[in-house]
Parts: sequence; C-alpha cells; structure tokens
Amino acid sequence: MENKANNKHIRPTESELEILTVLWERGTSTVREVHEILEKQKEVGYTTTLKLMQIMHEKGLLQRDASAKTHIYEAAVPREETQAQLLNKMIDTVFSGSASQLVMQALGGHRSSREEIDRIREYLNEIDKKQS
Amino acid sequence: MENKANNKHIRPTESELEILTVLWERGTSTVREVHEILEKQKEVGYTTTLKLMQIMHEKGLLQRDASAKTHIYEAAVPREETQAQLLNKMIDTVFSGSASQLVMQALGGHRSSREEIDRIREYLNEIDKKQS
DNA sequence: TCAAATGTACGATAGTTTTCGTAATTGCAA
DNA sequence: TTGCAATTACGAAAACTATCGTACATTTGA
Repeated sequence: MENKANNKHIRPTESELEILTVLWERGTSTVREVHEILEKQKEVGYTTTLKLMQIMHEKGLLQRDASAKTHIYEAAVPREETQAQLLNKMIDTVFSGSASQLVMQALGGHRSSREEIDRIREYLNEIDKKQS
Repeated sequence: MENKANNKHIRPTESELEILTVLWERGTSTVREVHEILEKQKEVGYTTTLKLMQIMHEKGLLQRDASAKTHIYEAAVPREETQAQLLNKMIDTVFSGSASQLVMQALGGHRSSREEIDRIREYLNEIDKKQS
C-alpha cells in the first residue's frame, strides 16, 4: 500500500524532468545511457545523474530492474499525465485559471507553423462536436 | 549598475508567483492586503508573506514605496513577460519544444467553454492573416 | 586469477525556498 | 506624552535540490 507515486501530485523538478524526458523518449535505459544524453545538454557528473535517478526511484518517479549489475530504469509516471499535471498547475497559478489565455500566449510567443495551426483548428472542432 | 531584475531570467518560485498574481490583479498593495488574499488560498503566517515580499524586493521582482510606515508594493515584472518566460521554458522542457502539443494538452485537460474556444479560433485566424 | 573497468551506494556540502519567532520601530489614540 | 497595536527587520531552522567525492561491489578479459 502507499506506493509513493500513487498520490496525485506528480511534480518533478527541473532536473528530474530532464531525466524523465530522456526515458519517455528512449524507453528503458541505464544510468549511463541517460547520462550520456544529459551530458550533451549540460555539464553534469555521472554520479549526479545516478543519484538523481536513485532518488527518483525512491520517490516513485522511476521504476527499475535491479536484477543485473547494471540497473535498468524506466519512467514510472506517464508522460501525458505528468504534462497535464504541470500544465494545469501553470494554468491555475500563472494564468489565473484561463486555459485560453495560456494557449494564446503560447501561440503568440512560439510562432507556429501553418500545419501546427491547422492541427489545432481541427482539434478545436473535435472538442466542439463532443461538447455539443 | 546591475539592477538585479534586468537579467532576462524571470523565474519566480511557486510562492513568489502567488504573490505576483495578487499584485498583478490588485495593483499596488500592502503586505497585509496581499497576505489576506493568500490566507484564503493556503495557511500561511503574516511574517512569511512579509519576508517573501522583502526577498522579492531584493531580487527586483517587486518595487516598493517605503516612505510611509506601511510600505506599498507593486509588481516590478510585467505579467505577460513573466508568463511567456515560464511558458517557453515549459514548452521546451516538458513538451520537447512543441507549442501545439502543449496547446492541445491544455485544451484537452481543462475543458474550456464555448466562448474560450471561439476566442482561440479567432486568434488562430489572426495569426494566419499576419503570416500569409 | 586478479586487476582494471564499470557500476551502485552513501554521505557530505552548498545553495535555495519556505517558514516563523522575536526584536525593533513607528504612528496614533487616549 | 506615553503606551498599545501594527508593521518592518532580522535571524535561524527545516526541507529540498543539486552536486560530487569516495567507498564498495561486480564483471570481465588478459
């Protein structure tokens, strides 16, 4: 009982997010593999990455297979759910609850491609249908 | 020289953001006023709010008029710019750079009202016009 | 077999954030 | 004028985060 990660508050830190992203994209990986990718993005020591991942495992953010000498890690929280979590928090705290405010701000800053915009339009239509 | 807040990285913490939001919405306020609003949202002591605001002032996040006994504070960073800052970071770290991904995630989670959706549609049209 | 290489575990440190108790200050009301 | 109430200033503790050095364990190839 009490699987640590079962509670709804998935709130990884910045560094944890970097590690999660690697795992989300690569799937199961060793510390070394994760570290090698991280190293390209910023300067960081191997043991730092290791420790982080161990802590994340304790917190329930990562899962691991420790049967072999070299442990194999995997994200224990789903990407979409984590994104949603962080996003909703941001909508609440930064945008006073207005999702559209956030959306417009996002589209304004990052000038998006025509395809991206079309994709969003379609998405809006779908929402409309489902809601009516 | 070195106005502390002149550097581009506006990255308020969670608590700081709560305070900024109050100030953005109310305009200039005293610590007491800010605190009273915060208290409705979470349990927190007056001196905690005070200290936070003092620190934020040191960092350059807040501006204040200390001529009277009761100091009067004001956000020193613009709301939109701060939002953009945080949003872009989130797009990069959490959504691997895809704004539309974030947008759809946002719209999916927070089921938005018809008006909000329409407003976004209009916004998309405007972007289209400007981009063509 | 045994030493080098590779990995994990652990502990310590430095920095930041959040929190609050207490002291000092100030202004006003009686 | 003086003392109370409100306010600010200060200091410190607790929790977390990020970082890394070092010790210990394991595998392997010479």
